[in-house]
Amino acid sequence: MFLISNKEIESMAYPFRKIEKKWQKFWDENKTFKTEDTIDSKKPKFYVLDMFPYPSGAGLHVGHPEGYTATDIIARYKRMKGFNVLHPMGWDAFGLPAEQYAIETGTHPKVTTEKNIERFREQLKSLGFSYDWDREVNTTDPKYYKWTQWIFLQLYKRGLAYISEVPVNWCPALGTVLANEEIINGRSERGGYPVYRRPLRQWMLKITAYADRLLEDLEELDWPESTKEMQRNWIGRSEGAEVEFPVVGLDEKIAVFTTRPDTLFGATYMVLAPEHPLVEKVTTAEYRDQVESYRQEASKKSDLERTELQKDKSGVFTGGYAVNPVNNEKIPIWVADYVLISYGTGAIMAVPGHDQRDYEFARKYNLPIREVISGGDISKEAFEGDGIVVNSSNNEFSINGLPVPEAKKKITKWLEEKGIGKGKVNYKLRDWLFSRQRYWGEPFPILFGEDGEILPVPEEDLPVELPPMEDFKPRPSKEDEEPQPPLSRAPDEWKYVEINGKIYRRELNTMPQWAGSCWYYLRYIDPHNDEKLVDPQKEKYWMPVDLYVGGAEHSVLHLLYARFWHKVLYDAGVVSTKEPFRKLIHQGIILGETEYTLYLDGKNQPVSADLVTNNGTHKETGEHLNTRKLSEDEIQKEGDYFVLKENPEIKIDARAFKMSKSRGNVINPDQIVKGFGADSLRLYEMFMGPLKDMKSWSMKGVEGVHRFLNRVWRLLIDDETDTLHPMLTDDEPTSDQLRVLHQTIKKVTSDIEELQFNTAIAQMMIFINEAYKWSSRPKSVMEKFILLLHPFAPHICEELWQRLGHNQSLTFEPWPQYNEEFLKEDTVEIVLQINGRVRATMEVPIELSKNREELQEKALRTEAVKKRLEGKTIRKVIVVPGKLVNIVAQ
RNA sequence: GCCGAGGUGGUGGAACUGGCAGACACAAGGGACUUAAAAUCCCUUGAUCCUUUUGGAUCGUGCGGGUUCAAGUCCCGCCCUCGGCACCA
Repeated sequence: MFLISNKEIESMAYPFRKIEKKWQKFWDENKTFKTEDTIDSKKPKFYVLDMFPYPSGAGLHVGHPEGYTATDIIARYKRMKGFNVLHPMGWDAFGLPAEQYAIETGTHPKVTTEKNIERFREQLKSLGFSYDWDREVNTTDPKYYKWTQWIFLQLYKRGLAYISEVPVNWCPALGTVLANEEIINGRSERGGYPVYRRPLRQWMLKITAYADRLLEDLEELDWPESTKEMQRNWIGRSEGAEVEFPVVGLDEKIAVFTTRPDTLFGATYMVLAPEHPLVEKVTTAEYRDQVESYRQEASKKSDLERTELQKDKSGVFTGGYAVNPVNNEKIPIWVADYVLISYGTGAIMAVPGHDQRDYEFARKYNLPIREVISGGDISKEAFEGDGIVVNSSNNEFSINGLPVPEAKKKITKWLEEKGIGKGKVNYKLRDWLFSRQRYWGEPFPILFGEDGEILPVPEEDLPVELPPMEDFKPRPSKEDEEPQPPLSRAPDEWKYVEINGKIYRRELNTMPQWAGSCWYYLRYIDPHNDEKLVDPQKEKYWMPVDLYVGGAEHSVLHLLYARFWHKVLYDAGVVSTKEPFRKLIHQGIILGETEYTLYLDGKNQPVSADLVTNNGTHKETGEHLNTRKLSEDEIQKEGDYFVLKENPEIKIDARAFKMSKSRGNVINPDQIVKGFGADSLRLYEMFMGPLKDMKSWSMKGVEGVHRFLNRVWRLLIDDETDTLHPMLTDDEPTSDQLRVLHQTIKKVTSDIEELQFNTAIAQMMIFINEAYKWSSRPKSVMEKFILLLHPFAPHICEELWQRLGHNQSLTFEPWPQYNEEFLKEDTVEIVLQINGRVRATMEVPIELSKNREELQEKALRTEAVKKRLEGKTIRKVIVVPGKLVNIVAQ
C-alpha cells in the first residue's frame, strides 16, 4: 500500500491557504469594501442584499454560501462596472431559533448569540465575501431595536397595532402563541409541536388594512412568479356579498359571507362555527346538551386533528331556525367545525346543490338539496360551475334565466336596495398576531395603567431594554392557565414605572422574530444614526434594494411582513418607495450527496425498491425493512431504474436527501475551505447548476473546480520557482487568442447579468483549456481573464494580479469590454441538410455566408450532397444565412 | 383536489428569438510520465448496428399525437417528480 500524506497533496495544489488568509487580512485592514457614508451621487448605485442569517449554534451550512456567493459576484462585478455598491451583512438574532438553542444548551441567549455571531462572522470572512463590515446590524442590539420599537409606536399611532382577545394558536411545548404562518399542518414550524386554539389577549397588527395594496403592488415587482402567486393566495381576496338572515323567535340576525349570492335561493340550511357567539342564543333547550358537548369536543381538537378529520364532516342541529331573506323560507341552523370562526363572519348559508362541502354535509344529515343553477347533475354531486340560474324568484324579483356573473350583480344590487345585504370583499389574510410569551425578543414600548389605560412609551425614552434575567426559560403552562411570560418574573424595577404619581406596568410579552427582520435593509443604509431610523437623503439614494437573494421558505412570512411595514413607513414619510425589494431571487436548496439504498428484509434478502412504501415498509407484507447504502460500483442502470449489479431483478432507491444531522450527510463549509479553499467552494457552489434550482452536493464536483483553479494558477506561475511562468510574454496577442478572450468576456458578462453563473464558469474553463494549447501566453490576455474570474474566485485573482506586477487591489479595476471585431471568424461552418437531416457541412468565408443564392449554389455543388441527390427531384431549398442549407428532395 | 416549477447520457448540467442535441464538469476506459502510487498531460466516451479502416446507418431530450423543410424548443392529450395551498364559504 502506498499512502500519501496530506502534506504531499498540499504541495501539489496552489497555496490557497496562504493566499486566502493574506487577502482576507488585506481587505479587512484596508477596508477595501467600505461603502462611503457621503454619497457620490454622480455614480449609479447598486444595492445588493442577502437575507441575513439566524446565527444558530450549528454555524454556517453550505446553503448559506450559495446565495451569498451569488450576491458577492454581483457586488464585485458592479464595483468594477463603476457602480457605488451597498453590500451589507447582519444578524437576525432574536427569536425562537436562538432562544431554543440557548435553552437546549442551558446558556443565556445573550451569551450564545454573541458567541454564534462571532463564529458566523469569522466563517463569512473566511469565504471572502466583500461585505462592508462597518455596517453590520444586529437585531438584538438595543441601538437597533430602539428603532424596531419606534416603528411599533408608529403602527400604534396609526391604529394599526391593537390588543384583542382572540382565539390564538397556542403551542404549549414552546410556551408561546404562534402566527398562522408559523404553523404547518397544525404543528409549529419550529420543532413540529402540536398547536391548540385558545383565547388570549394579544397584540395584533392590522395587516388586513393593507391587503389590497399588498396585492396590487405585487404586479410591478420582478419576483419569481411562484412567490407572487403564493402571496396572492395568502392574501386570498374574494369578492361576494354579506347577507343577513334573521333568526326565528329572536331579535338577532346571522350575517354570512358568500361569493355566490346568485345561489341564495338554494340555501337550505345554515351553519355556525362552534366558536360563533350566537350558538348559545340559537340553541334550544332540547338540543343544548349535544351542542355543548360538540363545542367542547371541537375546542379540544388541535388544528391538526381538525384538518386531518376533514374527510368526515360532523355537526349538530341547534334546534333553532333562521329565515332566508330572499324567499322567507324557514331553514335549520346547525353547528359544524367545517365552518371556521376566523374567516368571513364565522357563519355560512349552506347551498348543498352548488357547494361540494355543503353537499357532503347535507347528504350525511339528510338535509334538502335544491338546484338553482342548471348545467350539472345534483343527484350525483354539487355543481359548482357556471350555468343558468333557475328556481330563483319571489313576488318582486327574479334572476331566473341569467348566467351566473350577471345574476350575482343583479341580486347584490337588490339586496342592497332592500337593506338585507351588501357587496363585500373578504380576505383569507388575517391580522398579524404579534405577541410572543418569550424572553428573547424586543420588549413592547407599552405601559399599562391600573385602570387598563394603554400608555405608549415616549419616543425619547426608547429603547425599552430587555432586563437581564438569569431564568429566561418559558414555562410550559397547563391548558386552562393564563400563560406567564418570562418577563413576568423580571425585577419590579423593570416591570413597574411611576409617571406623575401613577404606577404603570410594562407589557410583558415580547415581539416575534419577524419584527427585527422587517426593516433591517433600511438600517444598513444609515446604521449608526441615533437621531433617525434612516437619513432621508441616504434612503432616497439607496432604495429600493436592487437585488435580494434568499430562501423560498420566506416567500410569505418575512417577505409579506416586510412589505407591510415598508408600506406603513411609506405612509409615514420615512421611506420614498412603495416597495422595498425590486428584484428577488430564491436560491435552490442544496441536498446531500445522492445515496443508493438497498432494502433488506428480516432474512437479509434484498427487496426491490418498487415493492417498498414511502415509509420503508414492504408493500405486500407490511414488514419494516432495513436499508444498506451501496457504492456506485455495486449498481448499474437498467432502463429507468438503478439495479443491483449482481442481481438486476432488484431495483435500488437512488435519491438525494435534505442535509440533516440525523442522516449524517451534512457538509460543513469549514471542511471544504480547509481542504480546497474558499475560492473552490465559491466556484463549486456556482458551478453546480442554476442558482434557483435544487441540486445535490458532490465532493467530486468540488475537486473538479479545484483542479480548474490549479490550472489557472499553473498557467501563470511556474511551480518549480514559484515565479511568473516563463511562457508569459509581452507579445501582441494573436487573433485566435483575442477571439477566445473576447468570446469569454462577452459570455461571462452577459451570464453574470442574467445570474447564470454555471455557464459563465464553463466558458472560463473553455478559455483555460484553449490557453494551455498556446505557445505563448500574452500578459495582456491573461490579465483580462483574471479580471473576469475575480468575482467568482477573488483570493487567487488578487494574488495573481499582484504577481503580474500591480500594486493595487483589482476590486476597482474596470471590467473588461469585449470588441465585436475580435469575435469575427474568417469562415463559418454551414450545415447541409437533406430532408431535414444533417448530411454534410461546408466551410464558407464569412461574407459569402450571408448570401442565399451563393450558399444554395455552393451546397448543391458539394460532392456528398450531389451523391445523395442522385435520382431525386429537388422540391425546395431552404437557406438560413450563416447557418444551414436544407434541401427537400424526393 | 387546486396553484406554481420541472422531467435531456452512468451523474451534475449546456443548447440565443424553432436551425448540427449533449457545451463544461464529474465518473468510467485507454495511453504517456513514474521503480510504483499520487499529481499532471493526451485520447475515447448517448444507444444500437454495419464496415478491415477512413467512415457510415438507425434510434434518441417523460409518454402518445400534431404543426413545420426542420421540434428539447410551438400546439393538443396524458404520466411522473418537486414546491406551495388545502374545509377560506
